[in-house]
Amino acid sequence: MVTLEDVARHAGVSLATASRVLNGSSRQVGRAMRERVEKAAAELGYRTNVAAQTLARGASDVIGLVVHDLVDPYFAAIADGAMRAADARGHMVMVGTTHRDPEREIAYVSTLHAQRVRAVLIAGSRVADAAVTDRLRAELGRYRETGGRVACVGQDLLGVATVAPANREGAADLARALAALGHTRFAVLAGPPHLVTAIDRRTGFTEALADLGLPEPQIVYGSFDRGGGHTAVQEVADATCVFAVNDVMAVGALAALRERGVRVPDDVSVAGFDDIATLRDLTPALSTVRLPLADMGARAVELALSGDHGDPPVVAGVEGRVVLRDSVRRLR
Amino acid sequence: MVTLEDVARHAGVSLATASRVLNGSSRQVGRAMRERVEKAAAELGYRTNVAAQTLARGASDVIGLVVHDLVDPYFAAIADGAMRAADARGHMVMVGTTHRDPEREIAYVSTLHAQRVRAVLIAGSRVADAAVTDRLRAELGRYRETGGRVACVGQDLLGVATVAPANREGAADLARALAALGHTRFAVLAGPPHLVTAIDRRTGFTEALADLGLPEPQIVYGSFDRGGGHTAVQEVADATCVFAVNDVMAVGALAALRERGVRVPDDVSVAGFDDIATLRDLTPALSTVRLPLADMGARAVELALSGDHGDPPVVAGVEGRVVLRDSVRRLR
DNA sequence: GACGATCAGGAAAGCGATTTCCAGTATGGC
DNA sequence: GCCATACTGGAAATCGCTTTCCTGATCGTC
Repeated sequence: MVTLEDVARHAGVSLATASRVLNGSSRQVGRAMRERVEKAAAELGYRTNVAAQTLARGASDVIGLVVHDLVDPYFAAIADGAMRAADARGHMVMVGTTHRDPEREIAYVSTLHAQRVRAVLIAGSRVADAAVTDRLRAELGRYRETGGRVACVGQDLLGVATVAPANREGAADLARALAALGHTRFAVLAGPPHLVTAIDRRTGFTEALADLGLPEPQIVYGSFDRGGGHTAVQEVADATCVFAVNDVMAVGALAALRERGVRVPDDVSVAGFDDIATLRDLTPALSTVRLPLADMGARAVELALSGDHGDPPVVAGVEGRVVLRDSVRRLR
Repeated sequence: MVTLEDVARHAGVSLATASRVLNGSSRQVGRAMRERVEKAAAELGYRTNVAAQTLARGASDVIGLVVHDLVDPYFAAIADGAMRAADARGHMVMVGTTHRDPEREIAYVSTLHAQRVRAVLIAGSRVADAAVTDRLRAELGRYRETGGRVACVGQDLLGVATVAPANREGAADLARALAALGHTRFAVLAGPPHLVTAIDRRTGFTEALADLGLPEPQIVYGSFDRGGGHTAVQEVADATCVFAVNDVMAVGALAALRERGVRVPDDVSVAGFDDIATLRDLTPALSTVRLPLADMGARAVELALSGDHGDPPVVAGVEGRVVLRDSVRRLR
């Protein structure tokens, strides 16, 4: 294992000089010395020991990212955006996947804290459970006290910088767009009753319908994934249009409808939320609300890294845009 | 920032004892002392400084993972499997995405080496370019010389432990299955001409056809992604069955065919490779060769972590299983 | 009851960088 | 030409933890 000291000795300079040449310092080093050190480092195949560097500097160049599930394209897209942004700033990303277990979320924050990562990004929707949210907040608080930076993608519940998609407004826009097509009898595949993202999308949708003077939609709860959509849609009684609170659920719903021989959009229209790129080739093409997921991940990195420590937490709103495709039809 | 020394002082014990209690050691500590230390740590909110620990121990608990693109569900699935396995062994995962740039792949290995990660996993297909592969191999060699462990998911080209899917055999099996349905005129959307995975799948397919005495298929090269399939399929002249060397390309092909009003499978059959879970709800359902992607990621972790350093590199073969679905039809 | 073996606790030497001083040398203004 | 000023290079302290010895005590055995 080649150390900086080996390099310094080989180049015939001091440790200090070698450090200044190789690992970025504000101090200048004369040209002759610089070249000798660089040559020595190359010859010996020196690699900085980041652990030592982190210890000495008191800060690492790693960013922690906590997501629910990388296989879910929603999180994959956010992670991708975050990693690009991190990379552009010379950071590496450590990822933890919780598979929707809030305890693991807390555990990961703790682990990332121990790693002394520069910032922690938390993506994914919170459950409206005060106790567990409080514990997460406490864990984040301890991390922030020691200089850690935190940003969140999702809801502004943690008291930290947040990239907040306009779930309510997006769902409301979608409701209005669908109503404009002539639909009046709706069903909402609403996901888990206590998941904040799901709640926001459901209420945004239903409130917009109420404002339009339309009848209340049928609400069917279920899980937040494909299976949830698949199961829930089977309980829909009579509706001309089904809104699933995310695209993956909508895909499950489409599959279930197809299995039962219900035609989309002829017999029933279907819409989702997120506009997952991987799902754009479905037939019929899914109507949805587009969220700039990769941008959201990148924004979260910027938010976490920028801003002074005492600043009040920033909330960056992100708008959704309604995209109507073949999965919905005009009525009458 | 609470240090171990603070905890030791607070508990009235030595640094050594505190270390043994809190950060796992083979040595026993008496019950009374242990409890005092644990209490002190809890009261002070102590978090191990992993950088210091890594420096002192000379090894970290982090595993590095290099993939092309997390948004590609193929890599997402592998990453997910790897992360689960890593987690089960108490490791965290640092991810780098290369977006198919071999230079970045090398750069990431270097960075991960600097991080002194316990193991590096490289997923994704290699380009048949000896120069760049040699440089990657050299970089990995330097890492391994200092005790680093490496495993690869894909081809056995790097001289390291490898999880190698049976691309040739899988493609050959698929060719035979399709031929058994009565198809004789094939086209292969072959991806990049120098990508090893693409080459293996293409040749496995064509060789099986040759063995059956069937005419040579039309080969159309292109990129390895959705766009590549979308573009390439438009050059297919006359074939009753199109094989895309991965599912994502097959999806692009399906989209292009649909746009042109070509019906699948009535006018032409389509098959892919990988069996990406996210894509299972396409219509028509895609025929493909199933690879246990998550298992492959997990296997790679095991391979990297197990085995003594002097051992010859293990190659763990992984079989693919042909899955015929609605996207292909029986001819005659 | 003595002796070697076993074991719990502590002092201190690293691990491999960064960074603060300090000293010595060039530079510039007058 | 002289003094204050800037720079460059080096010695050494430091970051927080692990681990090797070392010491003293407890234990079991003959």
